Amino acid sequence: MKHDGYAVPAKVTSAEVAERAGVSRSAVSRVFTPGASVSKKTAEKVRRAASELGYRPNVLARSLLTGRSRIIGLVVAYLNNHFYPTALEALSNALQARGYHVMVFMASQTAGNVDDVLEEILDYQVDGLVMASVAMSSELTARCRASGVPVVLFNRRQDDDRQSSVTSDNYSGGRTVAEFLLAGGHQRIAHIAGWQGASTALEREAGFLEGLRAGGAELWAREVGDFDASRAQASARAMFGGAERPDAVFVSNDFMAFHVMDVLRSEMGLRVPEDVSVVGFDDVATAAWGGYDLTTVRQDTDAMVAETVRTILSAVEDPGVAPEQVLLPTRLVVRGSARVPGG
Amino acid sequence: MKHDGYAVPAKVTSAEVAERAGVSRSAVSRVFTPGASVSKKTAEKVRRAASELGYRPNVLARSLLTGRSRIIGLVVAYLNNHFYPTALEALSNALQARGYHVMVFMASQTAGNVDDVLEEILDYQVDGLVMASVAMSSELTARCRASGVPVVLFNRRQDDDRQSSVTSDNYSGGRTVAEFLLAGGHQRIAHIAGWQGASTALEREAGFLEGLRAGGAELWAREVGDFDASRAQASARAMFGGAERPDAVFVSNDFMAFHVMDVLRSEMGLRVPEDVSVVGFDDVATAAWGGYDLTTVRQDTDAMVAETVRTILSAVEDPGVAPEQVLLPTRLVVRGSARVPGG
DNA sequence: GTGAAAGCGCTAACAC
DNA sequence: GTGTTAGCGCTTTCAC
Repeated sequence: MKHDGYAVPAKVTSAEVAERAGVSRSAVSRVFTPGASVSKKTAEKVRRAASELGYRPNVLARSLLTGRSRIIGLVVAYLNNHFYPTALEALSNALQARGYHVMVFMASQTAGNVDDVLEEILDYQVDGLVMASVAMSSELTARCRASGVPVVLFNRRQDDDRQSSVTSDNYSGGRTVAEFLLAGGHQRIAHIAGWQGASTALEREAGFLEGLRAGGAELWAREVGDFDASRAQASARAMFGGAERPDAVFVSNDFMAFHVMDVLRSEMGLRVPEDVSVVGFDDVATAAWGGYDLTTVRQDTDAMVAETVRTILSAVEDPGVAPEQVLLPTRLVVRGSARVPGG
Repeated sequence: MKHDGYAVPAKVTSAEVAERAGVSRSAVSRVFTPGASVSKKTAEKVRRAASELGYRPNVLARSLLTGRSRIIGLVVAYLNNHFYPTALEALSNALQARGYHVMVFMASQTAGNVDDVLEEILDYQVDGLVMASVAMSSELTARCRASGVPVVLFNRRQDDDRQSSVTSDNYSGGRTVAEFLLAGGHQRIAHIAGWQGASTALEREAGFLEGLRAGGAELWAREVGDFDASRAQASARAMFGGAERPDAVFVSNDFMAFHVMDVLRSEMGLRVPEDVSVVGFDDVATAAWGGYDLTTVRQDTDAMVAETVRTILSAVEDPGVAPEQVLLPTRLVVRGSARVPGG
């Protein structure tokens, strides 16, 4: 069905601006190229003509010539964990401020696997790639390297030190939780682990176990929640369904911790922290809300994003730069979901 | 600092594939163009050469010629309301499945205003634009129309019926809440409104008021929370700080409702729903969590996204198509945060 | 069905 | 400082 159509505009080209301003297309181009040398008068004429015509340079055409698209691809697996939207927002803002833009690729189950997604990304000639909590096979990593597109892993890392990454110090974060729970006098300390394919999950647990060991304790129970809501709940049921139950549980991220708390309080009739202490990891906004008031390990999202932007852009702008593995400090944020030492 | 650099690869062009396959560049192009006519044999040769060389067509170069970038711009204001990440994920998935990709533009305070953002978007020659909860001045709308890029408003609408939009039926949703609260026997019914520049906020409130009026009641108190966490809390304090207080409050979205509940329970020492009933709007995932168990009006995100994709792509693929204002039904999801009729 | 030629909108040498 | 020329990688008439 046709409507009474408003004129669909011709796109304005630099040639038209050039003609109107009485200069060459190169002159127009130079006016819109930050570092170029143009006389004040020419610039003035061109700007006037451009604004009269509503001209703006076509970024895509420019890309073809310069080989730089000023597009950064962001591959992200799950947005239901609020840690990622927060990061996405910060990332997009930071890149926008530096003249880049973010193209999002979901690597979820529903929309093809990471391999296909990766091909599509490269088709857009992205200047760089941020992989947010996406497992990269070494094969995939190699393919990216082969395509010449710099890749930074966000909140994941790999053994391969040719792969840039930005993570928090998950190990020491986990260790801190152990020390905190031991100091709080807990006797039966349990862990609900994240997805075992994720470096974050493994490191948080490793640090936690080391912390227990150093304090002369050992893990009382363990389940795997895979960073998934229903598996986290299932883990909680399994862990707390027996006659004896933990008096503290470290859950590998906040998202799972919320679901675990729900099961403990609603289904098990337990009080948090009186009957059981719960500690999470991430410090997403919801952790501070009254409904959960979750003691957790804070990841400094802003710092992570800032480092990610720095790392990816330095690789984009200087292809010879060495890969970096950035590790950022975490800190424990004590709230009401866990008994405190001396409390 | 230089590292021991892995060869940065030459980008493979269609010319190279053509040469290796012993055909022309046109032939290569046709093999990668869905509807084109190529002989089986040529196709075979080309595909082999392409895969040996690791060739994939450059989408940007293609765009220059076809005038279609297969990029959809998504402008989004706040990602802290979990309604939007959810929508973003669904939108990205749906578009990905149809061969389009999403470029995200944050229209937050930190990164310039909507005007600037809009220019940047158009520079990328996006095929279409989805504005998620972004207020569009009619001036802005006009500019987009002038640039020939179709725009769909997501979760917002305008009086101008030349502007496509996809929203829920916020009016009837608000009305339903009024009926529900009246049926529950509430006497002093209040409202915490959303940002008054948003159609959603106005329509929810208008429907709510109409529902009260139709039931012979009137609004007992009103504050404006602006869809903002701290202003919502301030509203709650103002509203419940007096000697007499509401026995029910309809909050214009879930995000604010969570913060309101926190204030009521932690600061005011009120029980929900025994002392006061709280109803939200959106039905984000958190509403179902035990910490809030919020009675709310569900927006069908999947349907909204599906309609958005349909609307924008139909406009992209047929520039003559008429604008559409899609209105989707909502339904009340009854949980534990409000006293129920006969309960 | 296939190749040759033209050109999308732009920038980067290169002369002047 | 400015214009001329060439060409980024691709698709698309147009002849054959």
